[in-house]
Amino acid sequence: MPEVETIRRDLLSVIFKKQIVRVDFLGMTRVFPEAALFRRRVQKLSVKDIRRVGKLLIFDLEKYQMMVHLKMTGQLVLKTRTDVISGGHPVKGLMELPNKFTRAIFYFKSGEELYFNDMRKFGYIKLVSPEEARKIIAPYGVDPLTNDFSQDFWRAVTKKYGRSIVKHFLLRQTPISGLGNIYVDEACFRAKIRPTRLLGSLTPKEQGDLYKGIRRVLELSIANRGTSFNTYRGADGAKGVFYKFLHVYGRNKEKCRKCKTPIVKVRVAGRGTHYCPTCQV
DNA sequence: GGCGTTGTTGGGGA
DNA sequence: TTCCCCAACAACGC
Repeated sequence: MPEVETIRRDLLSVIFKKQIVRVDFLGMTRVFPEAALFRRRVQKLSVKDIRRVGKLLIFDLEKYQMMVHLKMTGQLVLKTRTDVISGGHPVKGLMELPNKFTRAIFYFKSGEELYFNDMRKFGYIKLVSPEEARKIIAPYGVDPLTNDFSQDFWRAVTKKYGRSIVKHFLLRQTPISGLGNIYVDEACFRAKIRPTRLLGSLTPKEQGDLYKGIRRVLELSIANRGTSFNTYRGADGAKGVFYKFLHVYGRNKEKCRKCKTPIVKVRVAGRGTHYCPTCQV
């Protein structure tokens, strides 16, 4: 989610109110409606806003909404006359545009080009009516960075889902949306609890610490332009550098930054799950 | 070279 | 209904 939010902000700063004149699809499998109709409909539409729901990007294009999900390996890369602003999951040595993973190219009247690259073809682009858009976003839960993510809300949902495993609960996207594998593990580290715990087993203090940990890890990552991209380039040259602050994710067998105990990796809810067996109980 | 792993999530089967 | 697993696909590390 911090990566998607960073992309949202970067794109909006450049293509706000800009008009799309053309889109090309190249081996794009998950596009709706089918390419020919999509191309016809999107022509001459302007970007009124770009929003984020969970990890889903929504481009408000007048009478249509364009929903873009990057999934595991999607990128949105913006080429202006003078600069390349990119976001998403990087692929080494393949930042020339277009490249072998470019699946869609949006051309703007003002000259910018927006590239959708997706190595594994999991991502999708859908052009839908506002009603259909509402249906798509309906299942998403509360965003942890909004005021809706209140202490009262947190107390209520942790009570309701007491029999769920923490890892599983936080990854579900409902009743809380936006947390991915990295941030769940990092939030649990900050709360000093193992992701394998049952939510209902948390003490009031642990519950409060997890609440704060979720907020803190997301805010900190956004402030650092996300974890996953090393190809990030803004006009100021800033890169996504949150990987420098990771305590457990991707650090299997490495020493805990706090206590030097080797980080442990297990499988929970089908996902690689990392924790410090000393710091986290 | 082969095998297991990878940031997501929805849909199918148990 | 609910839970679990896996496909969708390609690259990379061990």
